[in-house]
Amino acid sequence: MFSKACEYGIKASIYIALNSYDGKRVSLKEIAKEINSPEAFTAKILQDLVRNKIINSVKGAYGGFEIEKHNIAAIKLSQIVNAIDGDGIYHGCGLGLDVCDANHPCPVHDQFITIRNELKSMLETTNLEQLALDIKSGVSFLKI
Amino acid sequence: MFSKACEYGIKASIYIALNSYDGKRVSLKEIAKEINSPEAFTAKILQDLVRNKIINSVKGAYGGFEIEKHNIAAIKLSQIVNAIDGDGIYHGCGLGLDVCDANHPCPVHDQFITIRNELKSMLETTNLEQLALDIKSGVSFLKI
DNA sequence: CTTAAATAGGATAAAACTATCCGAAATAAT
DNA sequence: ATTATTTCGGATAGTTTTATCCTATTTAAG
Repeated sequence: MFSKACEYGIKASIYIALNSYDGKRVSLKEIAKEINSPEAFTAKILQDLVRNKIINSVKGAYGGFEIEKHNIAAIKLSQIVNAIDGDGIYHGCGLGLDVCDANHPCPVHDQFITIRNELKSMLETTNLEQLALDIKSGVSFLKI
Repeated sequence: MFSKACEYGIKASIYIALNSYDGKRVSLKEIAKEINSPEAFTAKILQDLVRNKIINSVKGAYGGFEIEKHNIAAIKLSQIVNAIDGDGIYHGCGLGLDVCDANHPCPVHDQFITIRNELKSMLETTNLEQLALDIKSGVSFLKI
């Protein structure tokens, strides 16, 4: 469904949000360990998220990544997916046609529209706060 | 959502079904042209579908690909996807966790279960006959 | 029998994605 | 100032996916 990069990006964002609530800035090394991802590759993805202003970074000793507390609830899963995988998941045709719309549909157009709309609405209504709180309360997990 | 190979495989299967209704066997060259896919790559995918007994092939002059008429309505999209992309689309975790179930869910487990189940049921209830008839009646299109 | 037309299948190449390495720049603490 | 820590960014490598090429095999027609 999503690329590996996107999976890491979502998990990293959740872990950063989780710690930002406690005013704790987290390092790349800690993030990669806690979400079980390759460090250097995760660094690239975090840089991407920083450029897209979804997370903040602070260089140097005692630096790391953080998200401003008052932003956590406003960050939707859709923004993270969009920053990393682009918006193909919303617009692309299920069978790869260049043009695929109601006037010129691919064979599975209607079926896909339904599922894509649900996926889209799920991504747009799920925010980092919900996800981070579930981790905090032990309801869900970021690894193993 | 699906791999390129799977997109080509679905479109090719529809085109073959469409022609098998008229008792017409179609060649790789014709298929690739009509679904706008790279010929040699499409050949590999068709071989795969033949090995999975989803389509039949006949070698030699006047050979080509076909599907037995009485099978067309019984072939579900899910079989084609499964033959080409495997069943990861059903079982894998949305965030790539090795273990992700009700007892140990990833942060988006519940949200994904819902969407995946709809995708699954869509693939299992959509068959080649429906799709081929829509192409025949000009309701949907296989290219451009 | 020969030829032309097809699929089958192995080898290879190109592109995209995933992952690693290393030096540069920034920053806090000593 | 120096040092240790940390992100940034470019270069490179490995892996998977996508795509191509070429030869062998099969088959119908002439």
